[in-house]
Formats: sequence, structure tokens, C-alpha cells
Amino acid sequence: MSETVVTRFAPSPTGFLHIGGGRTALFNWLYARRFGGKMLLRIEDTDRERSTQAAIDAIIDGLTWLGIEWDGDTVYQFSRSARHREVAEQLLAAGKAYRCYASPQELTEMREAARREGRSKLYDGRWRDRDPSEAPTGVQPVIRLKAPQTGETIVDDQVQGRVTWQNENLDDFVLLRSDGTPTYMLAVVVDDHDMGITHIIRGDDHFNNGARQTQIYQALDWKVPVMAHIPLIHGPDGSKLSKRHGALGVDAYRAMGYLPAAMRNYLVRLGWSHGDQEIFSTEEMIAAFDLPQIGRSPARFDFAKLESLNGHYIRQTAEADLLAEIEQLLPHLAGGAELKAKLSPGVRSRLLAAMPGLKERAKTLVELIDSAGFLFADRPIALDDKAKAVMTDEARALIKAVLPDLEAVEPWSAAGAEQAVRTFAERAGVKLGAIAQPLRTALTGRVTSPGIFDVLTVLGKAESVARLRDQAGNPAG
RNA sequence: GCUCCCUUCGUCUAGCGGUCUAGGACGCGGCCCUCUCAAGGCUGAAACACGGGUUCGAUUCCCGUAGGGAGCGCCA
Repeated sequence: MSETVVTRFAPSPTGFLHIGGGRTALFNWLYARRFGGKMLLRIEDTDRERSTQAAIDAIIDGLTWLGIEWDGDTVYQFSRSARHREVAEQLLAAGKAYRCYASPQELTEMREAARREGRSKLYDGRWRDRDPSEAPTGVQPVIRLKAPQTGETIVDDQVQGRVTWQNENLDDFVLLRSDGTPTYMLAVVVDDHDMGITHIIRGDDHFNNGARQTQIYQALDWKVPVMAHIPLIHGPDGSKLSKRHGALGVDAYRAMGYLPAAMRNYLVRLGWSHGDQEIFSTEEMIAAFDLPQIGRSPARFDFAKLESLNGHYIRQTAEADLLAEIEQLLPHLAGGAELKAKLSPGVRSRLLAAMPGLKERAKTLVELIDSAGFLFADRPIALDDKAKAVMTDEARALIKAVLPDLEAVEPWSAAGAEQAVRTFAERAGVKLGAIAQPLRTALTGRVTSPGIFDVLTVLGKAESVARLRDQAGNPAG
């Protein structure tokens, strides 16, 4: 009878939800879903100095945006400190832990001396076997685990394999601080146990902690959960992921115009694979995800691939959904508010009509919004530098010459406009491109845009003609 | 310094002793399509870190070397 899978995501609220945390959460979520289990969320806020409500909000927002849902109530670790203390006392009573009266200064000196002499910086166990009567008065002790000094501690990790530590290389670490609050090491074990966690999937940076935590489980005679330590994500140059590289909050990725589905797809393929498959719907990820396919080497973060994936998902998304995404994104963008104000029903329907041509060309939502700028620009249309170079005297002359043909198109349609322009080009003895580029420039102010006949259609006859007249040099009317 | 981990194209990866003249994807080059830019199609360049073993046979197993990473707090 196999037990139900229970995973957890346990971030410390000392900053935003970064990309590595997002992936860890995704893996936990996928694993739980795959095996019909649950994923719990625990906020590790035992560091009162650095934990903030803003960080908690950012983490929850980030997970929500990524589409990762957790089960049950969020557990706040700090609220469980009485229980943590209780377990520390229990260990003390059982002789599995002891009080250490060494002061922080004393320990610093110990480590410095160890370093000078080329010895290990581990705690030397100076209070391990001392008689309690020797305790100095007026000093609040910490409680340390009485860890085994011989033998070995084994972590049978699902990703890293079976790894063995010689116990002499592990020390008597602190369980309870002198102020009576638990350390991370103790709190994690107690909470994971009490919450019924069966699988711990977390970053590789916790791998060494895995051995220490195993010792706590053993001292308590509790069952050690299955562990899976996933490799960290590195920057493009292979070094630690820094802010400059992409160690941004997931909210930053939203602001850059990435879609949650693209983000999930990119993240799931960072360190995990399923044969040659690159594109995964959420259902496919859940169906295929498992621990053995997680690689053991760190992956570098690559914006180019993320962009490519994002472009794919943008193209896959229905026009109306894209419009909704854009409207949700606007408040997160600089200058988004003014743009939002311009979204009248008329502009929205224009945007919707132009969307097929727009989404084909955009790698991010921000690019999409930018390329849609001509739809709500005011006349006369401002030309960018490349557009100015196109707008030569000949170009103006061509626009002026084709205008009457365009004005004669009735009813206004892409097909009608196309026929008029093609016929004109033939008559004038110029290639279609020679007339299309000036038209595009006059209509959009840019040298790239969706197909010119689509632009004409979306803008409508009156607006198109007016914009063309602006550039042809003829004042309207 | 000590402990632990990692090493296939520039990047993400497939590969779990012979099927590898090493596959896919992103990126890059070329061609096609074409009103621009994309998208799409075709195509090209591009990798098993190095040195020893084990084996009839190593990208795959073992040991070194080099390089990279993580940890060594009364932080998490």
C-alpha cells in the first residue's frame, strides 16, 4: 500500500520569488499532480529580521501568475515555534541533544583558529560531554544535536543518487537558538514530518543540509522523506545566477511580456527532459513528469530560448485571450495606464482585428503592444528613423499617385485594396514592394508591420486615406 | 582549506556497452516563400573536457587530472 504523495514548496520570504524558486515550485507541483498527491506551501519566516509581508505577497503573486496552485492552508513556520521548541526539549531529554554555552565570539575565534591551522571549521563539540554544573551563569545556551561521531550518514537522493557522508565530517549543529527560537534545520524537519511530507524536492544548495536533517530524523526515529535535490540554475556565463542574468522576480518576467505557459514550458525543460519533446501543455507535463529524468548538472539560463518559446505560445493563443492578457499586463508596465486609457471599444476592436498579423510577429507581449502602436497613434503619424529614410520624394509621389485608386475602392476590403494597389503598380511599372513600403511607412510610421493590406483594412478607409494624405503632402480636404 | 556534486554542439538536452559517420530544440549561415518583418519549408556549420584503466567493444562503467558549482552561521 503506497502512501499518498505530499510535496511542499517552502520559500523564505526575504525577497521576491526568483526563477529558481519558480522552477522548484513547478517541479513540486508537477510531481504531486502526476501522482495524485498534494503540494503544500510553507512560508519559512523564522528569520524575523529579514522576513517581510511584501515578500510573502510577491511569492504568492508569483506562484499564482505561474499557474501553480497549492493545496490546503499556507503554513507559516514562525507560528509553529512552540512545537519546534518542544521537539528540541524532547531531544534534550532523550540525550540526543545538549546545551552549548559557547558565545558567538568564542565560536568565531574557534573557526578562525581552525582556518589558520588548516583544520575543519566545524564546531568542535566543546560542550558535548561537559557536565551541566560547569555552565556559566547568566548565559543562555543554544541546544545542539548530539550527532553521531563515527559511522556514516546516507542520503539516497532521487536525483543525486546514493551519497554517503562520513559522520566525522558533520558536526553538532544548532537546533534551538539561545533566544529559544528554532533554526532552519530543526524547523524544516519538524514541519515536514508534521505536515506529512513524503517527497522533498528542492534546490541543490540544500543538499548538504539533507545529511544533517537526516540525522535529526534518525535521532527522533522518524521516517526520512524521499529527497530530490535539483541542480541550480546558472547565468549565461555559467556562474551563479545574478540579477543581471535573470535572477529576477517572476513579476519581472511578466513585465517583460512573457506568458505563464511559456514560462512553465521553459522552466520544466531546464534540467528535465522527456525524450526529444520540447513543447508541453500543462497536461502533458503532468503526465510525463518524474524524478529520474531530472539531470544532475546545472543549467544555464537562456533568454533566447525563452523568447522563442514565448513567441510560440503567443501564436498559439486566441486573439481575444491575447487581448485579455495585454489588458492584465498594462498595469504592470511603465506608461501602461495611458495606454489602457486609449483602449476604447473602437480601439479594442481594431486591436482584435489586427491581432492575427501582430501575434505572428511578436516574441513578447511588450513587443506585441509596441507593434500595435500604429493602431492608436494620433495623426499625423510620427515616423521613426528608418521610416524617414524610406519616405523619399519618390515615395511621396507614389503615395500621391496611388491615392485616387485607393479612394475609389468600394466597398473597403483587403482584397479590394490589394487589387487596386497591384493594378496601380502594374500600370506605373513598379514592383509591388516599391509601393508597399512607402504605404506601410505612411500608415504605421515604421518599416515593419503586418501585411500592408491588412493594415489598410484594420485602419479603415477614412483613416488610411487621411494618413496617406498627410505624407503625400496634401492637406486633407 | 575541508565535505559533497557536476562535465555531450555557443545554450537546453537525447543517449542508460555495440543501433553514434552522436539525435532534437534554441541561436547562427544559406536557399525557398514573400509588400516589410515575422511565421513556415528545405538545408549547412557546430559537441562526447583530458589522461589512464575495465571490456572483444566505450559517449555510456571505474580511477585520476583539469574546470565549474554547492555547503561548511545562534541565515534559510
